[in-house]
Amino acid sequence: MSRHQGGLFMVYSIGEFSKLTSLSVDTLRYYEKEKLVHPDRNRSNQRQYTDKDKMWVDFILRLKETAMPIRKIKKYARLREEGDVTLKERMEMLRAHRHSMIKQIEKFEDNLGHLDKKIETYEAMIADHKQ
Amino acid sequence: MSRHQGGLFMVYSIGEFSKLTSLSVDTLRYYEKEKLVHPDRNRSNQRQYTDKDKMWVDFILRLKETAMPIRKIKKYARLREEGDVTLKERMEMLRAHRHSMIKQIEKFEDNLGHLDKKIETYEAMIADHKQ
DNA sequence: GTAATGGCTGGAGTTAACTCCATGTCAAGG
DNA sequence: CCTTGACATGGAGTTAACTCCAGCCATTAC
Repeated sequence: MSRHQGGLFMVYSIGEFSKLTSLSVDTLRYYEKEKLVHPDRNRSNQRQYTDKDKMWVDFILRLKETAMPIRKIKKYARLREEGDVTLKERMEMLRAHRHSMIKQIEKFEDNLGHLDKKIETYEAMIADHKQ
Repeated sequence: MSRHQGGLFMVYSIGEFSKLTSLSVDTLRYYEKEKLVHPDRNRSNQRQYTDKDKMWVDFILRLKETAMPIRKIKKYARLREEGDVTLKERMEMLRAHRHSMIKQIEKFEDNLGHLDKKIETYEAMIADHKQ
């Protein structure tokens, strides 16, 4: 059970955090092994996730959704651990990612256009078939 | 070497087709094993790809680029083999895919917005650090 | 005729990102 | 005290989509 329920410093067990993030406990442990997250442990050696972890995981998931491989997210996480000296480098990564996202959106839109044309062709073919 | 060079009925060996599509020969053979493409064979049992195959592969690559798994592309390919009776079903698939593409674009744009905010925050932090 | 080139097959190996499992610990409830 | 449930660890297994390899055949170049 989490301590300080509803208080300022929420702490979650891995099971609770799993529900909160919609990630399986196995995935959460995997992310820890990959050094993406670093939850504290309680006196029984159980993981304690915080609201900060929640925000960080949300960010990770956004990166994942936009096709950033774990390998790169890991690099970002490592820089983050190193503190403010890596601010510039991290921003460079974000800028680069922004650029690739825009490329991806463009590509999607292009493909959407082609798909729409194809669907129209299909509609015509089906109409022809009907009569 | 391809026959009818520059003519109406271009035929490509797997090596030529590999360059044409930017897919490795191994990938092309893999796609055949997965029944995505069905090139003819010449008397020496070598694959002969045509311009029609090129158009079909281009379409496959568009589907892949928009995150359709090979499994589904395979289903579409199978329907395609079955001829005009499956027109409607194929169009349903395309429509469904269209819908998921739009969802993906929206998600990307949402994430892009968040990323932009984050980048702004970083810029502010770096500016603070500088002085 | 021999060597180089490109293609063929079946099957093993790879990578990413999980997912599952056996075994063990710990705290709380009855 | 004993059971139950959540959690811990190390390591094996899974899936997708290739990628690589060994051993063999056919065509072309000298």
